Amino acid sequence: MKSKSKLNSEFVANCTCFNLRKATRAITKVFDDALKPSGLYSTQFSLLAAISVMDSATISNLSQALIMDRTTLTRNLNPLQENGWVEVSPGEDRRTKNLSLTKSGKKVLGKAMVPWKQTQKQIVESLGKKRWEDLMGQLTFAVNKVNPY
Amino acid sequence: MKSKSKLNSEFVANCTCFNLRKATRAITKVFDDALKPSGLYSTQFSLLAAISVMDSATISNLSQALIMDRTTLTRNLNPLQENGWVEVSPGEDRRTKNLSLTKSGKKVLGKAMVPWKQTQKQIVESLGKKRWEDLMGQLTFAVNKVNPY
DNA sequence: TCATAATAAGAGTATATACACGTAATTTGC
DNA sequence: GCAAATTACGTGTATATACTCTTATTATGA
Repeated sequence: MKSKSKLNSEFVANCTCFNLRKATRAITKVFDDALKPSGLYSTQFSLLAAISVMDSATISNLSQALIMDRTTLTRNLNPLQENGWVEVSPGEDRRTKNLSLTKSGKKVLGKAMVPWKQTQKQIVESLGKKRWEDLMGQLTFAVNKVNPY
Repeated sequence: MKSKSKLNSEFVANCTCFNLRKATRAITKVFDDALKPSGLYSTQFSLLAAISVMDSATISNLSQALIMDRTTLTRNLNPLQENGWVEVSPGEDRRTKNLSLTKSGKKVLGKAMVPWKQTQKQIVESLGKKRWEDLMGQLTFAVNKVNPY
């Protein structure tokens, strides 16, 4: 049988948070599956890519850019360091630390870019370019509305 | 100083997965803050609300409706059971388990509905009704595109 | 200068998420 | 009727997320 169960009641069906989290689970799975051969999770791919384009990324810097709690970022960096993809060096200020990709980190990021591009393209086409652009715009709008930084 | 760092490079700025996750972090924080006095996380609120509107919710049933891995759902139910909000009873099939809210679960859900409504209203107004409706529609569209069920 | 405030970061704790693997119960097909 | 496939669920393990509390360093101001 296994009918497609629908959730009614406004508290579930209309909840902005629930719908965002649900879509995030679904989309993350698509990217995770595609990136699997590269050895990266989609979250790790984004983190490596963010470090690679930031000039002088510190923990706080990066956490603000990602709208991610600073302690979350620290925790997420652990497996990347253990895999030798990210290097942590002392910053100018003795309180800060500079993050950068190692040669190995650049390599794995480069490898993962291939399936990333495929997946991204597939999703944009699947939604339709206009709908995808609208979605991105609305996400950005929402983030800017609720994020104080 | 703390300049608003922007992330360029298509792999970050355009990534569907990254943008969804970022927005989810931001919005989840808004709901979590609002629901804090109720003692529920927004995820737990959604889960309790989902159980309350499903008739005969089993683990697999619910996990499909939420597009959440079955084992994730099992894990997420643990704190709800420990708090005495969710009751697990044997299903008709001896393999299945029925989930339902306890009296205490209904009470805490009811209490949390007040700040939920406020926050939801605030976010809809903040985005504008049309933009919010578009966003929800696109999330649903995307989920239906990538989700096999 | 020196006490205080602000900033940068880590550790403890707890929840959220899902994959791989394993077990029990039911269904299917011969 | 019974072996094999399917279904429902749990555990081990690992990553993602963020709050609270704490430490070290830098900046401020009287």
